[in-house]
Amino acid sequence: MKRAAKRELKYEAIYKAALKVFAEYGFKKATIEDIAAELDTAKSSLYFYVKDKRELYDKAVAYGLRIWQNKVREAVAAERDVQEQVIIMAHKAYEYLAEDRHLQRILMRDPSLFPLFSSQDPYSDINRDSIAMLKDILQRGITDGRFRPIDIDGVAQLLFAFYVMLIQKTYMFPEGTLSRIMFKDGVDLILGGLIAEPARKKGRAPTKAKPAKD
Amino acid sequence: MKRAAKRELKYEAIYKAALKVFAEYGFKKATIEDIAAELDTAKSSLYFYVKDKRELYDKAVAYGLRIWQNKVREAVAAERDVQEQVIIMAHKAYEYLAEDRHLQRILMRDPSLFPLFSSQDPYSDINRDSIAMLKDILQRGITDGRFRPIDIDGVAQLLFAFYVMLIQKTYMFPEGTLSRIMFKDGVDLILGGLIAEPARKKGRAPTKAKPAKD
DNA sequence: AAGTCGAATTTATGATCATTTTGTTCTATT
DNA sequence: AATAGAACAAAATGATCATAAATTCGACTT
Repeated sequence: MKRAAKRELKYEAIYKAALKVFAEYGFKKATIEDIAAELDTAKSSLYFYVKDKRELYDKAVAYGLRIWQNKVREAVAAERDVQEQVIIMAHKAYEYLAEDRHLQRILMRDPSLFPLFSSQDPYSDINRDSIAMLKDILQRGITDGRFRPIDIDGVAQLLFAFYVMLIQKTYMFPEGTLSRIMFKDGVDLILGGLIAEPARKKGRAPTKAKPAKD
Repeated sequence: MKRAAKRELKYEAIYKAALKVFAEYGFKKATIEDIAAELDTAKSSLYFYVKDKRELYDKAVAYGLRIWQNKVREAVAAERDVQEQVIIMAHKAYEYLAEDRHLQRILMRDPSLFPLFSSQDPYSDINRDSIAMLKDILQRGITDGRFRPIDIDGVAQLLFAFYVMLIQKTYMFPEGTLSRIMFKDGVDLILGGLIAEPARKKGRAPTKAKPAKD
């Protein structure tokens, strides 16, 4: 194996260990020694790879977020129909955190990592890519006449903000199952607002009225 | 003037003074003495009306929120058409804070007063009324066949959460004018998803694509 | 030379306590 | 019922110090 590839693996191992320990104790309580122990190495060795504790945290989280993003990208790439792509993208992105417990726990501990406001987003570069992905889909849907001719930039921002809100509601500040219903209703409503007239009937059936407690 | 009415006025004066001082200094830095000075009275006198500093803060904020809500209620009541009511409600609620600088500043200082998550909402009783107002409109729209038969509870929760998010984006964590565009796009998109087929053409024209920076 | 380690050093953190500010209560007064 | 001044109690603030953790360094290994 090549030097560079080996190095990559080492970094991945470090980030994974860091994610695990930070998930368990949070940034403050987790020590470099905890992470070194997880890797069966001396704490000073970690400083060969990262500048300091903060950088280790930042890079590890970025690594986790990229994996999340790539899963969504793959799922979307496997689908042809734009309308379905919107649905797949929404669902895959939304459901992923249920699988990645470490990342979920880290976000729960530190919601500022995935904030509603891009101006305070430490990973705006990553999320910009996600918004670009969404814009591509919207653009294609409009070009193909499947979606109404909306303001792509504005709507993409809006939908992303909406999505972040639901991620927060579901995983970061969970309060019952209401948010899952809201996600469903939200996808329906927005898809309904997105789709151009002729294709309307293809949309999901609206949810039947159910009593919902707050 | 009656006893009770006079007392009401006194409370209003106290709450207004409190809102002003808390807006200027925040809960921590504002002192009871500051508020007493604003009212030209001794700080000990305030304890005749409220239990302690915290209660004064809570009650004053509740007073401010109720005024906001009533302005919206009045505006909605003045309109007949359900579709217009949705638009009026959204706009009035959204624009109000631009006028009430004190309340805006207090919310900015302390975003937990108007949170995205109802489980941590200190004023859930007030906001429950707002959601009920919205539900009434949706219900009527559906009954009249103007709106699609959606899940009223879920959608009302959703729209309220969506609205709170935009209030936060615009007034509590402002970052340029993007959020106003998002509000416009959001109202359009959701109205589009809400309206039943035949009435579709009455909806607002979609925003034309404009380049938007983040 | 890239990578690891143990010991040494610097930096952050938490506990304690004296001091001062501020919140709250009490009592007299109108 | 309502207000105010003085007295009191509680909480915030800031200084000091002990401890634990972060970071650096030079020697050692592969």
